[in-house]
Amino acid sequence: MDPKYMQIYKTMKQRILDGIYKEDNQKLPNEVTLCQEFDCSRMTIKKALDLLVMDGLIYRKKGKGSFVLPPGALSSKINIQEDHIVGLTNSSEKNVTSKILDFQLKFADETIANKLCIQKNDPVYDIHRLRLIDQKPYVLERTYMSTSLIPGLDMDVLNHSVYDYIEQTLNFKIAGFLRITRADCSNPSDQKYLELKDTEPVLEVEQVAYLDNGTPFEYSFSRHRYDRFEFFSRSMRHI
Amino acid sequence: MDPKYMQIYKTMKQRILDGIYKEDNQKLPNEVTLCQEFDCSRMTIKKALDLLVMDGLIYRKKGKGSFVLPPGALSSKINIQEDHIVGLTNSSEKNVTSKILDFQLKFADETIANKLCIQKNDPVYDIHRLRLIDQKPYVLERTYMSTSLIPGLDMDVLNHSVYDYIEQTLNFKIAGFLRITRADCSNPSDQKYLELKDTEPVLEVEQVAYLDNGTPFEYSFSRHRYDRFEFFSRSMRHI
DNA sequence: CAGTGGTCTAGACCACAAT
DNA sequence: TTGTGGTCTAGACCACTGT
Repeated sequence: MDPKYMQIYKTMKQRILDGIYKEDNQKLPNEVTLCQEFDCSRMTIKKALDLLVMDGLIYRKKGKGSFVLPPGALSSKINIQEDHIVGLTNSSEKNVTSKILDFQLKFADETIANKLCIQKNDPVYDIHRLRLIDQKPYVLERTYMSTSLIPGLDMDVLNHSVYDYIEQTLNFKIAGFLRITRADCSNPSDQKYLELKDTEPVLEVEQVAYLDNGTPFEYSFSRHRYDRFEFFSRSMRHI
Repeated sequence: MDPKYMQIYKTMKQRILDGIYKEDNQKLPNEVTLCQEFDCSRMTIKKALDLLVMDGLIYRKKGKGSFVLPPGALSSKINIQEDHIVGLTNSSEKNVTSKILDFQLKFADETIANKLCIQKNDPVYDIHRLRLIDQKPYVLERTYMSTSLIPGLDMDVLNHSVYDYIEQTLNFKIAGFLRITRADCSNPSDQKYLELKDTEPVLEVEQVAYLDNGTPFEYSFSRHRYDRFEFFSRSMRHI
């Protein structure tokens, strides 16, 4: 059962997407009116509308009111929302398959140990996967995870979703990530697996993912085909 | 004068960065204690700590408490926080200069008109700038802005900061943006101005920027040197 | 002036965690 | 059971907008 502010947020979001508030120059009803409609206090309405502001769907002006913002552009490429946690397997894409190129254990070097908050030379999984969508190569992933934190990883898990294994089998919760995104020249391995020409680049995402107790559990590099992935983000200053 | 929750947020942020809460296993004082310290209600403390959660600096667990998260990695490259509004001129980088490659008026095509919410064939500025840091090329920008919304743009403004002109001279407020980030092959123009080899890629950012009244005022493409820019983002699920 | 959102309070009840 | 954060209320006062 969602809390009340979340229900109101979802209802309002759907209304905005349905274009309900187009009529009065994109203006939403004022807060007191919404309080009456949803039978709640102003604080609860504000919490719901603040979520819409964070989504970039509305903006609010003291003394004026709250207004729907024009929608952003769409794109035919795979679209990664910056604030999305889900792995590729759980994205809106269908037909995601994985090809495991390499799966072995190694001793953590300084960098990996540092990122995963473990000791140098502690054992880690070293996973090399190619992810395909509709049989076409999309991304080449190099992933390091601590074996003691994430026990029992095997080919079967890797062929499906590691994130599902962590959340459903190990019953951990994934809390978030830290990401660095950059462009890079493709190397021979990229060219081979992603079927790129040697002049074509990749979009690299370096990521540390955290569990809900704050422990980093994954350090990875994902090299995406430059022409099939883009990152999407919205951000609104408090106004 | 900042509101109380903002002052508390800033104070707590500084304390975290100073490592004040390292002692007790990264645990923050509980909310009631903080209420007493800052002489405020729990709602106000929560609002302040929620900002720290959004910054990815702390996480909070029902029944347990609030804890500082390990800090992210640093990098020697120019680091663009996903939720930053400021232009390059106002970033932490010093010695930012601009070289105006082209500055003219044109009729908005369908795409530009659509992004800027104006009519097709309305006049727009078409600005081509090379931005340098310490005399080294970093980014090539192609910017479109409506002449009626942003009047009086000239070479002098372009040589300094367009954002400063909009906020300080025109007295508008910049509210936020919508961004799409992707990798791309460099074209001859990129190679010439950014001093890239023809095999080297760029990091392209397509952006629509909005004023605080919801009006889009800028549509731009920024093509960054792949080896001097990276995007940084943190995201934490509500836990 | 009236209308609007922004902040803030002092409490209440709940759900979850550890003991 | 105790301690913790999550939600929610019913009101208050303030600052900003437009008439």
